[in-house]
Order: sequence, then C-alpha cells, then structure tokens
Amino acid sequence: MNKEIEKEFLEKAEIFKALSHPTRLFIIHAVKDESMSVKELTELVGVDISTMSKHLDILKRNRIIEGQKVKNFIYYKLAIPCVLEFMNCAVKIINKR
Amino acid sequence: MNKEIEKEFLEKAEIFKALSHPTRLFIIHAVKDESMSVKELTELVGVDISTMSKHLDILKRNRIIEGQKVKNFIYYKLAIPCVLEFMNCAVKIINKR
DNA sequence: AAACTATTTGGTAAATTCGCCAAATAGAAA
DNA sequence: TTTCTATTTGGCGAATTTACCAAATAGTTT
Repeated sequence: MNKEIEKEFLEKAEIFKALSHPTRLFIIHAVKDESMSVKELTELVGVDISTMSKHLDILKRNRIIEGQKVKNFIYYKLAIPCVLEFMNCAVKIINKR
Repeated sequence: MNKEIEKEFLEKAEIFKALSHPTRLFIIHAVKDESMSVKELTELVGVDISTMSKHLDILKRNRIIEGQKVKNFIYYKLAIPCVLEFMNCAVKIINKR
C-alpha cells in the first residue's frame, strides 16, 4: 500500500477511533443541542471526572467538539454536526443483525 | 447512565470500533465497487494473510462487508454503502486541522 | 491572601488490539 | 487418493486503551 494512501487511511481511522467508545458517543449525543460542562457530563455518565476529562480531550483534539470557558467552567458542544449522520448509518447496520 | 441507553451506545461504539483501523478502511475502499478475494486484498495491503483474514472477519461480523464463495476463493464486497458517507464527514474533520 | 471549585495531568494495573508464525480446514486439481 | 491453494484459527509478545486515584493548575469567591 502506497505511503500517501496509507497516511490518508491512518488519518481517517483516527477519527473513527475517537468515536469508538460508548461514553464518547454519549457525550456527542448530550452536547449536540446544548453545551455542557465537564462536571455535568461526569454526573450524567457516572464516571470519575478525570476519566471524563480525558474522553473530552480525545474529542477536542480531533475537532469533534469544542469548548468555551465561562468562569471556572468549560462548556463543550458539538463542532461537527455531520457525525450525527454517522449514527443513522450505524443504526441501520445494527438493525440488520 | 440508564442501562437501556448504555446498551445503545455500546452497540454503536462497536460499529465505530470495527471501522477504526487503517487497513479496514482500505478494505472498504477497495471493495466498494468490485468484490475481491482475501489473497488479492492481502497483496494490495502487504500484510500477512492471517492478519487480513482477521480484519475481514471483524468487518463481516459487523455486517459491513459480506462474502461470496466461488471455488476456493471468497470474494468480499461492501454491504452497507452508507459507510462511505462516513468518510466524507471524516475528511471534513481532517481538513479543519 | 486563603479557601474553594472545576478541570487537567501523571501514574498504574487490567483489559484489549494487533501482527506474525504455525497449524488446521476446506475444497480444487492432478 | 495425493497434492495444492485459499482461508481460518490458536497462540504469543508488543503496543494501546481505559478507569481510577492522587496531585497539579487555573481561576473564583470570601
């Protein structure tokens, strides 16, 4: 496989990897309409806050969500609406099983 | 997080996980228009044939590709065209970086 | 300044993923 | 039947991921 092509698929795989954890999919669902703080998301999911912070970091580094600082809080929201279309396709696949 | 909701996101994450490897994305690209055998794909990618067989198994178990047996060969092809739309969104994300 | 709150970072153990090799299967061809 | 070819399976070590805890940061409030 060509080096150029290989890099292209490597980059795309990074995006899918960022989306391949249930907590991160839940985050996307939660912040698609309204932005939420790390603490709010932490309480919704029921996980350690450091764990949540790391999940958010993965989504942020991949430009899937973006955060806005207000006082002590950082409010995250979905940055790439098209990831929601991914979900519809995923549902189609799941329903075939 | 509700048990029902949790299961839903767990299932969706499985799909993304199946797509989160460069070789598996390459496979999808290769078999979107024409079906190919395990051996052909192996030679294109340059990996051990047992490794390729396992990648194909992951995609097959998730109903993303499907195989048809002809003589000794198994020809795989894309089963869910909507995954290609995923890619377009991924490219948008990559181009933002 | 001191106390408090939200978030991030570093570290560690457990679980998962990945690639290769060797061996097993399945079926075709000789 | 024996030999070949294509594919799958099992196993192992290396690398990656994940969750929690503890500690560090950053910025507010008192």
